[in-house]
Amino acid sequence: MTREAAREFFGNLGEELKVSRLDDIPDGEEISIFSHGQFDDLCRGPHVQRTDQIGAFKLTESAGAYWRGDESNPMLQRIYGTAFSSKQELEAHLAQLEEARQRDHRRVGVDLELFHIDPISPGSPFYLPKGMVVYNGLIDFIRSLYPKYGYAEVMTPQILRTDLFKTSGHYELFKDDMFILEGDDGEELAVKPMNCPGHCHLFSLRKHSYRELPIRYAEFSRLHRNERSGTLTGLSRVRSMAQDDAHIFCQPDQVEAELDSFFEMTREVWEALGIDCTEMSVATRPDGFVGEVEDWDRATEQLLGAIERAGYPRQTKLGEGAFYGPKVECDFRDVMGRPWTLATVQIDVSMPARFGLRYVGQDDQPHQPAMIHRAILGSLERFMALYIEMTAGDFPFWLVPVQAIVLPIGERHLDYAQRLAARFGAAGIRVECDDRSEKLGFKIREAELKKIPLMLVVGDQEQENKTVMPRWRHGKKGGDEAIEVDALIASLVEGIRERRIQMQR
RNA sequence: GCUGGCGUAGCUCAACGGGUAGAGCAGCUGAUUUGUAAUCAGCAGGUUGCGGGUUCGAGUCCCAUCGCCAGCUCCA
Repeated sequence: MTREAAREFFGNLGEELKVSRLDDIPDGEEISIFSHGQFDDLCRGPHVQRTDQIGAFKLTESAGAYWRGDESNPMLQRIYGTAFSSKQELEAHLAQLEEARQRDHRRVGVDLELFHIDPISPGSPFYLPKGMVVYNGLIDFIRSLYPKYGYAEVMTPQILRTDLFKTSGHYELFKDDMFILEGDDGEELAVKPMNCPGHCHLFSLRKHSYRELPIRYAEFSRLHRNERSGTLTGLSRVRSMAQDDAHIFCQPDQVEAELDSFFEMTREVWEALGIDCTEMSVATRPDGFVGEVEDWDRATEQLLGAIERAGYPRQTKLGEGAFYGPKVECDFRDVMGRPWTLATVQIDVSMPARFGLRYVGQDDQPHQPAMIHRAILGSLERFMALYIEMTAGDFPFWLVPVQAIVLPIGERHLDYAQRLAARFGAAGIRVECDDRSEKLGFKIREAELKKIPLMLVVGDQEQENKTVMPRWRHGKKGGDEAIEVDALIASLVEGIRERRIQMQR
């Protein structure tokens, strides 16, 4: 159908939005109409030829969507459904969705007593003791790599005068999304939504020689952003969070090496956690950017080059960069298939100038440093959300909240069991002892459901021989070979120190 | 923030067209002393998110509000 004919056709039907849609179709592209009964649809197609080709379908969701994705446009009602050629396939699909929901971090977080999210503070998690083990474990891990990669940890204030964010440019763009407080004499303060301005301020405090560069400031402080209520999602999108954040100040010719080092460290972290990224993008210059176009272009090229050297396939997110610079985004998908950015590295073409940052070069002249933002886990909250879903709560031994549980078979083994637990605890192993008067099968079932990787069964034989019968969650089931306690402790400690993912043979 | 859906015990869910809120699991108590994924019995647990309204009577109907879920928008 020609454009004009289509315009008249839908105009007569009163389908004004479809008429408007015609203008979005570029010249030369075919304008196709599909018909079924009384229903005529503008669609690129293809459609099924006959509805009897659909064996089974189910409407799954309905939600609003802005016309052309613009918030200022009217909202349409969007209905989601899924169709299969047979009922069995539909049921299999629905069962798979249900299984995915079982891994949802919001459910697992409650089941494993990791965190709690409460209406008393929407979007701000309460960490329970076990969640805190994971949170701290991740920070400790990243922190342990900082000497190797040359980072220096700092801590900057939670609450600062908004002048700082006016300087950085964040205030103008994000004022409404910041928690603003009033200080003495009407002075305006803000709870910090990010660390970068503070790190720029730190850098500006004194003169720096080129010999000191790169300076890499790392910080794990909590950040607060007043995200719009409809965007909050479990731990994936929160108002209160922490990042394994760092900002690198270096000479312009050191940027490539810093990017390479970022990818090296990121790979080391991902390997230790047993994950890898498949979706890596460069987010390019957005509308309303600051800085010079040539700086943007050079920075974008540098990011593309670094991804290539790191050996990852890359995509482009057109116009999705930060206002201060282009960024690399490493995306992972949740159980619903939604992508979320975890690791990111960004070149800042704006803040060094805004803060008037300088270092003294070899030529004894002042120079403006290059600046890089980077996070590997990203937001710890979001990382935990995604990681819980990737592992279904089955954390690596070094990270899991409860590493081992002692299971005495009968009351007469309680004393030995408790002394055993104390020995494991003294060696730095997170251990519990199930001293309830339940049958062994029951205790094992509970320990399995709590995803405790190692069970230590003790009965007459073990007590007699001063041994334990290990039962590995991912190893052979059913005890067969009791082992000597000190040897087991030594191998566990060794595995924890090396952050081995699989501990059992 | 917007559109739609949903809020019942710690969790998962019941309760006909308005008629005294129930169960399983978890919890507590007792019995049981157990060898690799659920021992038995009893007890306790709710201002049905919060606030109004309609009605003789509201978990159920209406309004408002808070929160959650999905999508949209946004994401420093």
